[in-house]
Amino acid sequence: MPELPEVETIRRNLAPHVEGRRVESLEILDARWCRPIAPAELSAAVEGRMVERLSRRGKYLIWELEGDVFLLAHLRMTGTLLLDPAGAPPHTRVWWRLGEHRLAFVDPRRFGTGELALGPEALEAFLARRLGPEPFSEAFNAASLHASTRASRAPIKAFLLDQRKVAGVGNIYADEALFRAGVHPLRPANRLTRKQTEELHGAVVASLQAGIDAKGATIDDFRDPYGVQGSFQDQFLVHLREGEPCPACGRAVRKQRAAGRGT
DNA sequence: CGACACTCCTGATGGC
DNA sequence: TGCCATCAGGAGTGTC
Repeated sequence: MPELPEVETIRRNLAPHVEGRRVESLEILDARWCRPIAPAELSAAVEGRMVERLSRRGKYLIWELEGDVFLLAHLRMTGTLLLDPAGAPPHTRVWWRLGEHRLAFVDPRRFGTGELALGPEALEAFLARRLGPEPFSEAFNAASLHASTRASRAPIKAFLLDQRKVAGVGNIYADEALFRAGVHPLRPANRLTRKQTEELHGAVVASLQAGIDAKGATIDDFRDPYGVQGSFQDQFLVHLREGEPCPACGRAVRKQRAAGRGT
């Protein structure tokens, strides 16, 4: 499941190939991808525009196009972006054509989305409505995390998965960060001590950075734009390690549910 | 505010 | 071997 490190891995690989190029065509094969906007309408808004920058916010990949048009792609559960794949991969939902490159949005479960923001204000409104602070920005720090946890009695795992509390953390990195910080996933957010929120802040940042350094985690679907798997799954401390010895105490890792997710 | 159910979707898995 | 039910989950919405 692509989370911040996986989307960042895609962005880094893709940016040099798409920035400065023109989106000659955007062929949307699955109307669900951009619903409720009609595929023709979205394509028309994008086609012919230069890609000024490929950026990321949380788990959104943002195509910053000339004329202040922004295309926000979200991979959700099973989305991948493949650059110049051989032939047409199964479950291709969208094709970009940029110069000599073709790019496929492949998504077996069809949860992935493409949305449009016209103008910087619309982009800002779109993001502000959905996302909290970016984990690597100054806006996310020990003090701000501590302050925002005060307002929530939800289990800290649910808190971390809430994109409005901190952007980009999903199930993998929530598990890894909580373990690193030594905080129980079901502990109410407002009952973490200052020391614990400080630990957790560091653990969230460190886990995400380790994920980026490992070029993402591949559980089953994730590939970078060249089709290469990430390696962070080899460094999981607890995620998907049910029954294996705990790296800290040696007892078997137990799996339970928190916030409706395997934990 | 939060818990929970439901929706979207389909490949993988497990039971028989 | 084959069939079927169940599960997985990111995000949005709605109910209580």
